[in-house]
Amino acid sequence: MLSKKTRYAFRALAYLAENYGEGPILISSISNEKKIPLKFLENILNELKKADLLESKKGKGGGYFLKVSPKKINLATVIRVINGPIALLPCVSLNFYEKCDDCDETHCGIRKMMTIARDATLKILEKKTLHDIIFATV
Amino acid sequence: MLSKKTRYAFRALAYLAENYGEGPILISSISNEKKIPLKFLENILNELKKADLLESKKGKGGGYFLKVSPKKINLATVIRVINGPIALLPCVSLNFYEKCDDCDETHCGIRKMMTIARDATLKILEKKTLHDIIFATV
DNA sequence: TTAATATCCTACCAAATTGGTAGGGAAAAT
DNA sequence: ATTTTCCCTACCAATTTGGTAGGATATTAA
Repeated sequence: MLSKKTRYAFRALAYLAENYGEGPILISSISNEKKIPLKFLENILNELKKADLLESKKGKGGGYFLKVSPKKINLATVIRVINGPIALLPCVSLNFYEKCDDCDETHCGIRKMMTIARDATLKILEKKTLHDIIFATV
Repeated sequence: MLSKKTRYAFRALAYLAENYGEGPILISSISNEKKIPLKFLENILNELKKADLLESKKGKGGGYFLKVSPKKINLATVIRVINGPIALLPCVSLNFYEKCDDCDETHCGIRKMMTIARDATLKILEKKTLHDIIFATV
């Protein structure tokens, strides 16, 4: 399951996506609008900035805004930045790979199944973007 | 990611699947063979039993064994018993549903995307079984 | 050049979860 | 009655999660 932090990140990003192209948005506005604890949100947005998804501006008129269009930010990227691996096992992760001890990977059936599951999940998460979240048809 | 406990469960179940139809297997055999801490394994197997995946026999000649054929135990079931929800959000889970506060589910785009992701993942995890783990082709 | 406005950074903290261990109880077989 | 084996309850340390506190730094405006 995604952490609460990741859910906050999605809500904040969705809000910024809705206001894409309208200049910087205050952390406090997002916090109020989306009911996310201010100081917690602060470091979430900062992490997203360091991951190059957001840009920020200090001082009056400052705030956060998407660095690229909502159509170019897919859900897998967001999850990886805030939540970590998408695969169900470390030995199957593309971005957070870790070898498992006591397991011959080339013959491990568990690994093979989890790889198939990962690919199925990724196919969706890498295709869907912030834009899809906003304009999800009813 | 799946917990270490869940990975132990899969390893143990795979072992029992390999020995399906050959009578009870000792916890201690599985523990030795698969390098799983004995006491920890004890309660994993017990949970699997309570979930109706295993049967047990006490006393000499006792042990654990699969209740049904390896082809009838799919990976989603195992994950749900030991690890919990498969969906990425509680409000999207079929078996562990929880309403999210501050969110109109019928219009929530995040929810819609996570539902699609869940279905893609489940399609694999509910189709693949212990049998597939054992006989995964190279 | 000073004050105001916002983000950024470091450090801390409580509660929950994870990954176990300890020790004995209960049932079955001999 | 004894041995074998699973079953049950309780505990525990380490890690992760979900925050909070307080000030440092950059930008703007007067």
